[in-house]
Amino acid sequence: MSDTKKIGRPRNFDIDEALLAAMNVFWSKGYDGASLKDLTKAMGISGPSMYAAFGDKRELYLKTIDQYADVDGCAPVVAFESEPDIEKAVQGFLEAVIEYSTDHSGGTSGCFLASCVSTNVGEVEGVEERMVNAINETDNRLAARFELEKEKGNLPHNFPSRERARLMFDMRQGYVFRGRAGWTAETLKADISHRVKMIIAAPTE
Amino acid sequence: MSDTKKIGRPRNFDIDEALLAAMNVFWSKGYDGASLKDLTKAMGISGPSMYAAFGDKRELYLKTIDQYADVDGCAPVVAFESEPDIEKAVQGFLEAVIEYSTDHSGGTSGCFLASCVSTNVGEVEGVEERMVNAINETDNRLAARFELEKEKGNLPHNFPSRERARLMFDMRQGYVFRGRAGWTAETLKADISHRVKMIIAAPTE
DNA sequence: TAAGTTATATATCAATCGATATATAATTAT
DNA sequence: ATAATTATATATCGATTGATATATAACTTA
Repeated sequence: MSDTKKIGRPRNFDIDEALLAAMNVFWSKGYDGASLKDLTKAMGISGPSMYAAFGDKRELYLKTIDQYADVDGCAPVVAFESEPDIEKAVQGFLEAVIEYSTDHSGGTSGCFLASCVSTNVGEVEGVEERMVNAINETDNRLAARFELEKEKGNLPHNFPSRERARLMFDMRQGYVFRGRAGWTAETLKADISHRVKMIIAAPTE
Repeated sequence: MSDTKKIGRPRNFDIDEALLAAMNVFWSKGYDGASLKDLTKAMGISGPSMYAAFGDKRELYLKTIDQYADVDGCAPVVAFESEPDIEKAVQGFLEAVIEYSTDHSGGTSGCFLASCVSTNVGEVEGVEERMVNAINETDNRLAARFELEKEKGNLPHNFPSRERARLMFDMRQGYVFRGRAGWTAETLKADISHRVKMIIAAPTE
């Protein structure tokens, strides 16, 4: 059998596109607010197809959260990691957060984790673990980049990497909350340069 | 008729206590995740009693949001406004936020607005307006206190009140998100003094 | 004591929910 | 051409949902 030949009826939808459509439904309506009807309609498939490909509603939900963590939630961190100049990197991170939480292609706003997924802590198994992992991974990656800059001599040796990483993340939470409430990217970007300076500033003691 | 005499069968539950119980259910399970059964059980009343006193599920929800905005969500702002020393006021605000989002008496965590209510933006009428109002009112009150301190000469005349108010609020969003994810008050408080200094710092240009 | 008013208890409603059963379809292998 | 395998369409399920109908209860007023 060649790589592409597979016995049985071929699936007639794209798994990744369907998952993305499901994520947008969950992001707009929340886990409990999204019905199977909403999901299957957006995904363009029937119920049994959805169950076969993704499992039950909760398993599908967890898969959308994982996808979000790997793509949307990740993009600002990647922007931060990939820009060589640390000041521009910080700015890139904040701008990327603002961009996706105010003008997401799926018509959603804010952050999927902060605005929807956090509702389910303690109620939907698997959610709290993913939230904790997302926070820790983001904190770690942001701090790691600062540590790298310290090693290169671009930041003072007593620069509090983890503290500033957490500060960046918390600023992110403010942006995505305002984004969910309808604030525009322009308004949110107004004080970015000042915030960048605060994040980058050498410690005062 | 005296002040306390009222014809008809007397209500046998306390409106405010019932509303508080309902808020805790919504805060734990979200609007869609909370059933009438959950609500009436926690409130200790029957369905018709709930409808008579509070209206339908959505109206009850909006009342719990308003109550939250007036009490829990308000407490840190009141702490900030009532402390004469501006530095201690900022610290008091951040500590109060951390306290209620990590150890709420109802067993909930995080912020009701950020963790639950934001899920319903665009889905439950009345929600977005309340979120926008809550953000604006908090920004305004925080900024007003800074303006007052400028007038007293305790802060530089070029102190960016609104910008720092927004910064405080956004730091708040980080704290409540981490609180929802299970972080402890102790961990969250670790870098408060540095953050206070950032908030209070004179502008660098 | 009876009427009027308001509250509560219980039963019930139509609709929707998440998930599965069953039948049919589309492919590859033999 | 048939069997095996996998996917999809449609119908159906038991349970739950938000909300209301009906009966009863608890009060004040006349």
